[in-house]
Amino acid sequence: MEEGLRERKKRETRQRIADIAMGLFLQRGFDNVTVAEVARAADVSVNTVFNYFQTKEDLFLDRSDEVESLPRRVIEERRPGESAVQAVRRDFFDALDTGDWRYGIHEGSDLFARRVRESQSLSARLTVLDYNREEQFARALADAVDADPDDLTPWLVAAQMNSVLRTLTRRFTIRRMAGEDMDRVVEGIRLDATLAFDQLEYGVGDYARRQADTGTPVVTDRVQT
Amino acid sequence: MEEGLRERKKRETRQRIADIAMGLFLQRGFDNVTVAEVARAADVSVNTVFNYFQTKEDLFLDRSDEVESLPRRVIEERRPGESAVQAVRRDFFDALDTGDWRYGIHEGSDLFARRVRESQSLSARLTVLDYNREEQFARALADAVDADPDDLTPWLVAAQMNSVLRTLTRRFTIRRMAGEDMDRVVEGIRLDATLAFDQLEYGVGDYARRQADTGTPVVTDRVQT
DNA sequence: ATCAATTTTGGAGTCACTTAAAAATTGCGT
DNA sequence: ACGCAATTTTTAAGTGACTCCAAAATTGAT
Repeated sequence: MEEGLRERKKRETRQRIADIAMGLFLQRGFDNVTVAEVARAADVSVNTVFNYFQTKEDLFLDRSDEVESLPRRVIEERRPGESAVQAVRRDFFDALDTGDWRYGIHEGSDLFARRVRESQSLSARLTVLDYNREEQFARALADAVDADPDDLTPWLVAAQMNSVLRTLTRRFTIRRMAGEDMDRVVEGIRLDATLAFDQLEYGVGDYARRQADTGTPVVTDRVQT
Repeated sequence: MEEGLRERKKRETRQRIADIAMGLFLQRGFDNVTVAEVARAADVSVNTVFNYFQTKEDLFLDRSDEVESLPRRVIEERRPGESAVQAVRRDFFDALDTGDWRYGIHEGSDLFARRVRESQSLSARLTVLDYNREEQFARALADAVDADPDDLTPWLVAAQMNSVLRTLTRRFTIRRMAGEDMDRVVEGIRLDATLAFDQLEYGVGDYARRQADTGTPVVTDRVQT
């Protein structure tokens, strides 16, 4: 059953609202734009906006479902002989090479990130989004190993993998927002990612062990570069 | 300079508001209680409530600073010869033994958890709180090893340690809310925690490696129990 | 062209939260 | 005990996100 005219118009309206909203948000900041303004700019009523989007934040995160579907895709499409971590590592480096936005690492993501940072509510929403991704990882992993529904391990592995991704992305945006050159930052993230995924595979070991005698911490070469 | 009468009354008022609010929230659910009701029950004006608490959620999370100060305490007080992970592990098991609430694992935390779950805004706030804890871990670790301010490793280790704690706590509340007996759940969490902290130290390895021939995933004994 | 289903709109209301200024309370010096 | 200055509380008015409901407009099929 193909898409009727009614459905097409609905989709178009939704998209138009989201696009116009994003334009305003990026230009003036999330908190400085009211839903009423978005509605006016999109030439619809406020109620129509809320008809398509549950909250104002959803206007900003219209494409977040692509982020949430990432874990399942990566885990399911891992190659023969490839472990979960290896698959994620490969996909991450692939995004780095192609400049894909799926891990929040691409040209122009810094304005986006700045706008998020400015707004408490938006930051909170993004944080929740990250938790959802973790949950998706967990479910995908549980399926992949045919685990019991109440098996702890997939959840642990998911949380740890997601931590690595989140940390790398955050690091990218921080350096980018500090004004560093794109190529330089990407190069830096490449090194960071190698360290991070290694640590994910081999563990944090005895990081920050306090020496018995002196009280000075010993930095082991296990995790530290 | 000791506390004047004025400051004492302020503190008392604040505490009274928080206590009354928490009573109402636990009894009737966070979203079913308005700030106006809290104010009326505490016999103050709405603006007085907002004078002491920035948001409605803060009324529920009055003691959250104790959670946020936990990382620094645990890391700084780690014993001679003890690594970061070992210190956290010990502190976690200690809380388990003494029934302390600092990791959200104690009798009666299930009503609390249920009330959080019911409310989207409250869940979101808790999620942000967890991120703050992660950041505290990172800063404490960075201090502990005298790391560069832009060293990646403390952040990675912090994220992973925090992941473990969050996962264990979530698992506890899920089982508790499912009606399982307290002692039984605590016993289960003890086993879970052992697995989780081991994995944190030694890594997730090649979890969920897909076998070359069959396409069937192999569960390695490295991480899996 | 007509009718039923769907989409959009208008209007009234709730609630969290802000701002500014008046009013009440309190601590302190005399 | 009294009055003054600082602090706290309240009052009042408003903003903005979001909900609910019913009226109006649009659309697809006949």
